[in-house]
Amino acid sequence: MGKSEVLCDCDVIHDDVVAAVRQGMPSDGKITELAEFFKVFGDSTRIRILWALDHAELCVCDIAVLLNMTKSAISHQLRVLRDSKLVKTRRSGKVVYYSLADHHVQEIFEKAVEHLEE
Amino acid sequence: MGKSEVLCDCDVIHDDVVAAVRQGMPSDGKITELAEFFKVFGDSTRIRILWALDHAELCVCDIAVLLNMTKSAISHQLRVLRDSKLVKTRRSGKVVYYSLADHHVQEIFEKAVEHLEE
DNA sequence: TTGACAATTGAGCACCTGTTCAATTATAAT
DNA sequence: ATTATAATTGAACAGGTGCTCAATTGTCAA
Repeated sequence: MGKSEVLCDCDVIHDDVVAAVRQGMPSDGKITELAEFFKVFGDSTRIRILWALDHAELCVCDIAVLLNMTKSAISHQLRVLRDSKLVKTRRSGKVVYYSLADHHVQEIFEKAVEHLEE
Repeated sequence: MGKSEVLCDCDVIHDDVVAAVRQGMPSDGKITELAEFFKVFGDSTRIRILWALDHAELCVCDIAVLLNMTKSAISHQLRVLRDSKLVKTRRSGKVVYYSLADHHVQEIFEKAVEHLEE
């Protein structure tokens, strides 16, 4: 049964199919990138922030009031969103304004909503 | 300054904008659903499984060999994918075959890849 | 019925995540 | 310079996540 038995305690049913799938498998780096990207969306606070910024440019305090959370909590989350290049900032005096940096966000939301509505 | 000061220690800059954004905000339930959905994609093992199943129908052992992981670990992850209705099963004797249950998966992957390639 | 094997499950554990709280930085006004 | 305010940061803590290991279920063959 080949080297399959080294990795798995059972007789592999489809060595050929597995080999074919493995052939076109994306690199570990690409997979990790994808997972990291989706991880950012996997939190309701960040979803809310992204949704809000998709509708208006807002400062940290605006978002805190909107979501009824502390500025600190919001700021921590905004750092995550900044790190993943999903939002961009504009400073005006003491106030920092946030807005969406990526037009794919809306499209990704749409696909997810489509899935959930089935 | 209104009720903003109750929720935030600073002078809110845009009470009107915040009110407008709040107006169209999705329900908590909808937001949670969205976050839960993306959480499923936020793990490299699950991404790999979904990617594999997007290319072929596979049994648990196939996937274990493909990803070089234990059947137990794979089975745990498949349960998560089953719970979120992303994969479906077909039993043939002792073997359980998994395949994608949702055609949006591929589209969502594409949007994510587009974002990452900018 | 017994034995073998694919798959699932539950407990346990190490690691990660999101929030709070306190302290700090950056900018503007006095 | 000093004060005030918007925002950021770091440490710490509770809760969640993914894997391992052992035990169990479901199905088939002898």
